[in-house]
Amino acid sequence: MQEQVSISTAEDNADSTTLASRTFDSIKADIISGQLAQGSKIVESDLALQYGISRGPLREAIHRLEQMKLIIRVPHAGSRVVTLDTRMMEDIYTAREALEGMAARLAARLMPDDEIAALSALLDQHEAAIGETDGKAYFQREGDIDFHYRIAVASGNRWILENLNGELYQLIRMARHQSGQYPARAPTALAQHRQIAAAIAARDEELAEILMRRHISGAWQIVKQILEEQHD
Amino acid sequence: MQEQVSISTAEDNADSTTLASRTFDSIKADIISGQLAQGSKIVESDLALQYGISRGPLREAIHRLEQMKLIIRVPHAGSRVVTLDTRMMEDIYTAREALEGMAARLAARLMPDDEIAALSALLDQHEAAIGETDGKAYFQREGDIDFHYRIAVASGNRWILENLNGELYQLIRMARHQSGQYPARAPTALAQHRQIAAAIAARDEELAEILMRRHISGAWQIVKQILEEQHD
DNA sequence: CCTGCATAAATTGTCAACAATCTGATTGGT
DNA sequence: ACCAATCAGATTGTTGACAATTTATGCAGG
Repeated sequence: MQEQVSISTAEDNADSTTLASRTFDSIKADIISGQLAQGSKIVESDLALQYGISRGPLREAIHRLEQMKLIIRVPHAGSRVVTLDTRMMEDIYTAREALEGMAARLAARLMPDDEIAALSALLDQHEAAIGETDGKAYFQREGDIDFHYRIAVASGNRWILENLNGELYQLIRMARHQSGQYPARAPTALAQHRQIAAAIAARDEELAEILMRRHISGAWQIVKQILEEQHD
Repeated sequence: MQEQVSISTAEDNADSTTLASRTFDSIKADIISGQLAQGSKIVESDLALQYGISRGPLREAIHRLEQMKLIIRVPHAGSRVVTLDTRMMEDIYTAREALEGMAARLAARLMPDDEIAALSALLDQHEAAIGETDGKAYFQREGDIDFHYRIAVASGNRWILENLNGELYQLIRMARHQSGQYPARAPTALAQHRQIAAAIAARDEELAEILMRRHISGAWQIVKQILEEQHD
């Protein structure tokens, strides 16, 4: 078999150098895609067998997933896949608002002109994609996260980038994949992305931060509503 | 009466339930205090011997320290204690500014009245301490971080709290312990803390965030200056 | 004297067995 | 019938040996 899902997170350590690392990627993908259900118990021996490795590297993978908050572990008792409740998602979106707001500010200060042009081109692509698929593909294909990712990179702040890309985005992806697809607010999102890009191009740090925060805050309101409806 | 420092980290896994966890705490302390020098190589077998445990739990401890960015690890090659350069510290302070700014905003919205009173009392304590020791003790004793910690708690946002307390503060502590003690800007810091506390008491979210950001940004300017002087 | 390759030493990655701890059910008492 | 203590089963924590990989060493050739 071995064909695994491998949805990929932008950086593909598909055949990474170490067993633990590959297993980590596999389990991560399985959690995000929902093949490992939320709240389900993780039994080391079972998973080790399932992935065809020994418990050593598997434990390492689990520990990394714990730090990433995809798994919750209690000493001597075992670990479970995290359960995404409304409270946790709110914390995540709030943290994201603070971090990405700052990232947008820094991007407005530091992003090279050619990258700004590329960012604009990316949005053109998105617009075309929205036209073709009636907007559905925008979030499913994660073009949304793609935009945010570029700004995080442009911020030049490694800490912010690593935390957004390595943790927060993963959890948001997980929520998207599982709580059904999100509504077609693609045109709205695109328009806001354009505003943000414009502020960055104008080197207006203050505005870039404000717009980004408003954008994320608005996204949370939508997500929150969906979560609450589903919880009935 | 328990008065010891112990201010921080809240959870004392002094005699934690698992070997790996205790070792993790030990190594962390050794790195922060400088007993394990920056950039020094970490050899698993050596450390295992030194701490009197086998390589298994030690590896787990190292992995956790890696996630905390106190150690840098490259597959098959080994790990070294992180080297705090100016660039990294700037990233950390910038991220902290974003996160704590948000935390202050949330605290202004959510902090219970009695906790606000306690916060004010804490600042009185600090003022007394400054009077006694001429300000030196303020940063050495980490009363500073204590104040910030309380606000992070009051934010009610677990993600922000865990990242500040579990990662950013640790790195800042490390920088303090090693690059010599910081200057006596204690009175300034205290005054700013009072302003922030007042904004929270007044439930002025906007002001609380702005003041906190200015406070941290100012702190960075001082630290940056010291780092650059030392680097000559 | 320097460069490059082959070999050896050191170090990390992986494995399977053993010990410690927790969970759940069973049994006995009230 | 209900609660508590005890015991068995399952699961995690720990260990030491083995395999794979990298880094250092030394030798031959230019």
